[in-house]
Amino acid sequence: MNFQSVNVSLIREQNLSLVLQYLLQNSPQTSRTDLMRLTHLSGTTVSALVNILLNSGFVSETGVGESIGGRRPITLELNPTFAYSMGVDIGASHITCMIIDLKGNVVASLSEPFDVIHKAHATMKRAKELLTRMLEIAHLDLSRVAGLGVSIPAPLDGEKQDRLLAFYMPDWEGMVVLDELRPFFDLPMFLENDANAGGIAEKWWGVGRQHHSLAFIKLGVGVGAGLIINDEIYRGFAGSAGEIGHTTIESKGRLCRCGNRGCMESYVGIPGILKDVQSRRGISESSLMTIEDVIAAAKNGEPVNTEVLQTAGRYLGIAIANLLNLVNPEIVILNGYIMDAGDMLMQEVVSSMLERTLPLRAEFTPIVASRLGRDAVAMGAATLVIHQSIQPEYINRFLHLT
Amino acid sequence: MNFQSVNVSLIREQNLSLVLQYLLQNSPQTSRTDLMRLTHLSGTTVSALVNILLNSGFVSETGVGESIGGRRPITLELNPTFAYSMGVDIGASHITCMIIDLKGNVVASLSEPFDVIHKAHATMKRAKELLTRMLEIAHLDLSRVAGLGVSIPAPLDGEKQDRLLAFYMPDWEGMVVLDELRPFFDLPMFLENDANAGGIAEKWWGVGRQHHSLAFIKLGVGVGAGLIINDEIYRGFAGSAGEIGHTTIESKGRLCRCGNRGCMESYVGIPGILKDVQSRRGISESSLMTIEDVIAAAKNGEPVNTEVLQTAGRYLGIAIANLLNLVNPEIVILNGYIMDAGDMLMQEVVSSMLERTLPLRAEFTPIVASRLGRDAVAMGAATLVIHQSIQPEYINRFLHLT
DNA sequence: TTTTTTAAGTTGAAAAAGTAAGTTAATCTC
DNA sequence: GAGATTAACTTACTTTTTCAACTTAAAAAA
Repeated sequence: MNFQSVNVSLIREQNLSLVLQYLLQNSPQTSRTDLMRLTHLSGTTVSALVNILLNSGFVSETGVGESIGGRRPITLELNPTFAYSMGVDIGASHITCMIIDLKGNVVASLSEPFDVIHKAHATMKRAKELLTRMLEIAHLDLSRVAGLGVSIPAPLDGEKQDRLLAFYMPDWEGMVVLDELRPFFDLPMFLENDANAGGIAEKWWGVGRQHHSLAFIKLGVGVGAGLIINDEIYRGFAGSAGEIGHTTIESKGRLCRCGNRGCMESYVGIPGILKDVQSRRGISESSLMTIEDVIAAAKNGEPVNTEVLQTAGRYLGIAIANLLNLVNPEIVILNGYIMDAGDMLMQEVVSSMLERTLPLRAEFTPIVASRLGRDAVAMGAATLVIHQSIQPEYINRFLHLT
Repeated sequence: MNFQSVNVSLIREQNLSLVLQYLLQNSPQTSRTDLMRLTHLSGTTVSALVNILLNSGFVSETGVGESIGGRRPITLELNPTFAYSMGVDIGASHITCMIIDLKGNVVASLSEPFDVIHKAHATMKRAKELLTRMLEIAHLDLSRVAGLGVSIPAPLDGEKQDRLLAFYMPDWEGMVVLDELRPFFDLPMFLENDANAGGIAEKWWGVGRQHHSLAFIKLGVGVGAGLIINDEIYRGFAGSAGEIGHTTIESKGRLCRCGNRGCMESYVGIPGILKDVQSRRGISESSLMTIEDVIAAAKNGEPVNTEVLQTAGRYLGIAIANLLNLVNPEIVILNGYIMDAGDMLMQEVVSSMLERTLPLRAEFTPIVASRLGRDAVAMGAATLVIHQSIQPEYINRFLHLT
């Protein structure tokens, strides 16, 4: 059921949005006739829509294509610098800013470590400074930027989903994140959870391009999934969909930072892995071991490290099997430092997943590594703006038609 | 992203569908002006659409409503007998047929035990006989029936989702279920998984009426969930979404009939519960104990039975917590024989769920018992027809306008 | 060169929604 | 009880947008 009434002018917006989507995807060498075929719209309609896009500067006629027996088609190409989009990835311990164009090219980026968890206001102040500096470096005026996306390392919270769930980050309690940036940037702004942002990035520019539904699993200190269903972020009713880190896979298992037992995150999250290595090798917990150290040593043949990583892989596989049984996405994309472990980890993930989905068709779901790596989340934050801008409701504003 | 182009006549169909939905929901005492307010359509448009519905016989003007200071409104009421819909619930060990009208009134129903699992063709033959007999009893001609929905106790399978996944029911391997009925009923037919059908029924006629997303968990020999998201059945990419029974909650737990360990179903499904009672009370496994016996004894104060049911409840609560963390529906609806246990079970389910969703907003999700009980699935199968018929694509045919 | 094929653009009709003004009906006010 | 007010609904006309058929244009094939 769709509780939305439709009026005449919405038709144009919907179809304009549709043409735009095809141009953004198949960009080079698209002719009007190609668009007719792709959209199943009439020639009249396509010509009218293309004229609008030509006038607004969104596309240009760049030449003629190959003939297939008749008049050669005029090729249309989208102008990737028609608009830029800005994103900030607020991580647990870093801030990463990025500007991308309409083809997903990274125009500029800036990143630095920051104690995000314990300093809410300082984080946002620093983010503002980094964004401003990045705009200067890129020689871009704010008027060329379509909007700003911000990702945060926690589920969204509040009636308006305008703050973060501060359970693990008490200093962020009650802060309306975007309000900290609004005085400095007169732009449409979007707030999103980091895993959801990563999911959108892989859908637009990464391994998810060909798929309409996917799960993007971000493995870090915490573990969360971004679910893309029907090409849109799926947030669930209260915004907590995709919280795979706190799904139970061992009902009386180890204690998790959330206070419960047997959460997947307590086995697969970075602190869990470090603790396992430390306890199994008799190293003191206070030693400054990093996940990179653990993986490097494993690759150099340290058997205990390898075993710990493989165990984590098996637990991750169970959680993914549960995800496939419940949500059944087209593809699962894994992202995070731990992915540097490569096949050692992946083989365990896949075999453990296969065991637990055998009678179901979910077993054919590919599990792959992220293509965008550490850029994924910041890129996704920026992509939120583009994603929104080409929706029928916003398209006239985006093309400066209003 | 919506890859659907829009043409002019689709507007009418969309808006007609919208008006129909409101009439089906708010049925008694709806005036044209009410519809204007509800749909945000203009008076002209609403009047035109209402005239179409009056001419087709779908609604009637039944009288006048209360004045609020001016002319009294003409009340429109949908004619519930404009069309009927037929459903068959093929269970694991029963066949239930049902005819409902457009208000969800049960016009006729027939049910009998049947060894469905081991006899595929015989089941469908018997279903055909029951449906024919039910039509006779109800004195209904096939021309008054809008379609036939069929539910099966397994996930759908095949490219066209036209058969069932025969892992637990080998006799059904390869059978295209609806093809067995097509020669006898010249009707639009729909095949659906039982839990999905139950979900649709609760959404339309039960406790899910006010909600746009819900999870309907069917607890029987197997345990499966039907997910309704944005008022539509969510099937996932390969049709295996909602397979909550085979999600792992104990990575090295008991063996499940699917061959894996620690599936929720092995603790909460009827065979698991019976085996627990038998082993804890030293009764032989071959004794003919039913789940009804177990519940009745528990209610009469048998502590072992109560404990077993409570343990099942705790496991169910964990699986529900996982579902809330991953899918985050608005409400969870429980259905099945085991629900007769009442509060004894529900309290454990809820407290175990709460423990595991505490830091997340999912904790506020209500968990309630099904309102439709054993009728839910057959009713849902029938409702599939209505659900489809009022979609914009089919609405003209439904109103006999083509 | 002529014919065929493909691409792009144009014209007129049709569908549907909206606006504005008008009609009908019931209730309130003086 | 006559006129004013409010509500519900209808009618005539305008706007938007699409589609179908046709025209123009360019290239390839015969």
